[in-house]
Amino acid sequence: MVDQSEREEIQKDIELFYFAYRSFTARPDRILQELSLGRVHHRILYFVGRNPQLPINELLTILDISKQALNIPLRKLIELELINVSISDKDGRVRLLALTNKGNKLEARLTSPQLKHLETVMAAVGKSSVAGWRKMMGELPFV
Amino acid sequence: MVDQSEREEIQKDIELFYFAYRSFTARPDRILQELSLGRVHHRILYFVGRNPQLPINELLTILDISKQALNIPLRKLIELELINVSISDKDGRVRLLALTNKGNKLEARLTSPQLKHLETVMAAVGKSSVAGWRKMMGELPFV
DNA sequence: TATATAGGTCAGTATGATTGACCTATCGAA
DNA sequence: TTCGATAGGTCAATCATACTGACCTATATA
Repeated sequence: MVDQSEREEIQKDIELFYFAYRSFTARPDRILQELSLGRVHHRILYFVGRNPQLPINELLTILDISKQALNIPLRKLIELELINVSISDKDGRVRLLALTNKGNKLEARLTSPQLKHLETVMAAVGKSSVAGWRKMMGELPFV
Repeated sequence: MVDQSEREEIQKDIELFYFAYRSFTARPDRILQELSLGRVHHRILYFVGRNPQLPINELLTILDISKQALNIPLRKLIELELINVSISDKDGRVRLLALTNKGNKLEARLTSPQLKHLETVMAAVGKSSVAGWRKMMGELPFV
């Protein structure tokens, strides 16, 4: 399958992955710290931003955490008027989450360093590398 | 620079990165939990494995954590006889870390699911995608 | 009407990181 | 040889973030 020198290459890829991800999350982490928020808050804002009117249950599934772990950060975001809660008219038990204008702004502020980060790297490495990166990253969760 | 539809693509890449990294760390995390160890323990074992006779100071720099945060997990690994400490003969202040045989075995056990994970994905996406992935991952920390 | 589902919340616990402070030992330069 | 810098160790207090278990309300559905 894979010979020894290839395996050594892949050893290095593990490291690559670690450092790449760490550098990728460093910038938003700094902004979050200034606001006394954590990564969970960012993730909530991000996924609610991409999926307006997201049921809480689905958010739990996406984030793969307990409802108790979601409860406090989500409550904070609602208190800060970054997230709006409404009741589904199809099922009165279901609460739907959406970003407020304020929430949208913060989400953009947190996500834009990551966008820029990726844009810069993509410009540096060229289109074909980007295509390869996407293909591989897309496959990883399904192995 | 980057137009709107491209920006939307890159939005999705942020998500891709998150899920890819999460799936990548899930397997060793499960093994670690069985052993009552955490990710820091894994990282220590990994970097000491790749860099035998690693000074503690360098390990701190690589991991980018405080010495107090390193202290307890490292002590545990030494107590478990997974890591061996020796004094540098060039500088009596410097402690050098290396894996014991036992440590080597555990490191391999933790890292091999990640190796296999990458190997499987690499086989699925092909060489040119892998090259692109590597190029992009290698650039990310230097932006 | 009974059960399942969606969600909220409290309590207790564990982990892992932080900062601050203070300690020893060693090195290297004045 | 003395002094400041460096490497490392450790204690304490604190904070953030997760967990499980338990119990609550409200709504949907069979």
